[in-house]
Amino acid sequence: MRYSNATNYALHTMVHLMLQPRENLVGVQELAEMQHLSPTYLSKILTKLTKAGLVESTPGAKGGYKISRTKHEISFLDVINATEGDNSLFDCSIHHEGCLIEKVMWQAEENMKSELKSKLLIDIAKEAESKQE
Amino acid sequence: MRYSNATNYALHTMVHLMLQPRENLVGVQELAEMQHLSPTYLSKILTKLTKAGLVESTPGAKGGYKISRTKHEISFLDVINATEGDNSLFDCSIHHEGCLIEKVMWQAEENMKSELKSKLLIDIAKEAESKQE
DNA sequence: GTATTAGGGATATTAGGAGTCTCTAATATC
DNA sequence: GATATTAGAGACTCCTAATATCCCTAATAC
Ligand code: SF4
Ligand code: SF4
Repeated sequence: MRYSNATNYALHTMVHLMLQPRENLVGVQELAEMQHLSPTYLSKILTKLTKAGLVESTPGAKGGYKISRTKHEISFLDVINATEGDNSLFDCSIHHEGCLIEKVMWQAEENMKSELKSKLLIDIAKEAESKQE
Repeated sequence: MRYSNATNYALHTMVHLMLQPRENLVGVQELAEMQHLSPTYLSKILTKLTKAGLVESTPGAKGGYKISRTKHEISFLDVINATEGDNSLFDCSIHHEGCLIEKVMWQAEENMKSELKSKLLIDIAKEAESKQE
């Protein structure tokens, strides 16, 4: 069990967009080069991010992507849910009444997700930026 | 990203073995029937549990499996690690010095695993047993 | 109109999970 | 010792999801 590569790419893309000057549009071309990916592949991921409302896209010449207006509220969990979906890690599909196994597994997953929810991308982006200077 | 079915089967198998009378051996046949699985398939999973030291196997006629002597220390995490391996959920394979993304992801995963480590199978088994009576 | 860009859909390709089959090794029982 | 029973190893098939490419369409700037 592992997070998909797409999640990794999505996180890097989001951080990059976070650090753009106000309203600046970045094309998938540039975002793909930055991560050594094919533009068409990254495009699929960006579409997911767009549908999740994390980025906003502008088609046409001089178009591209910019971070959503909710910039300061976007958490790691938001990005992960956009790429991985938000299904449960453990799902036995039977769901016996009051199952204790599910209870433990779900609580554990909840602990992970609450941590991912509490970490905002903007903070990591700012911190990474200040480190480089 | 989802836990494999094997993990589910492993957990149920472990709980079942936990509730056996002292030193009682249970064959893969019975364990498989209980979960409506093919014995050969479950056998693979049991071998993993054996190698992880969670159960002890006895070959030959009247052989089978019993829970390990460490019965009262076995956590959910032990079982999951036996079936899923203990790799990190997030691994970008580059590992930049002081990477902040990894730091967040690893901390979140740690939160999940520490919960899974704190939950002992024996407690869930006992509780489930008492519920049925 | 033309160049540029996002987005959708179809289609490979690959990797791993899920599951079966067969053979071997160990042990109890007779 | 012969036989039945059981764990365990290995090769194999099957299926699904992730990864990735290609091509076409729609929107926009110029
Ligand atoms: S006991 Fe829980 S985990 Fe097991 S089959 Fe029932 S619902 Fe699923
Ligand atoms: S910044 Fe972190 S997550 Fe990104 S490539 Fe470097 S080590 Fe990996």
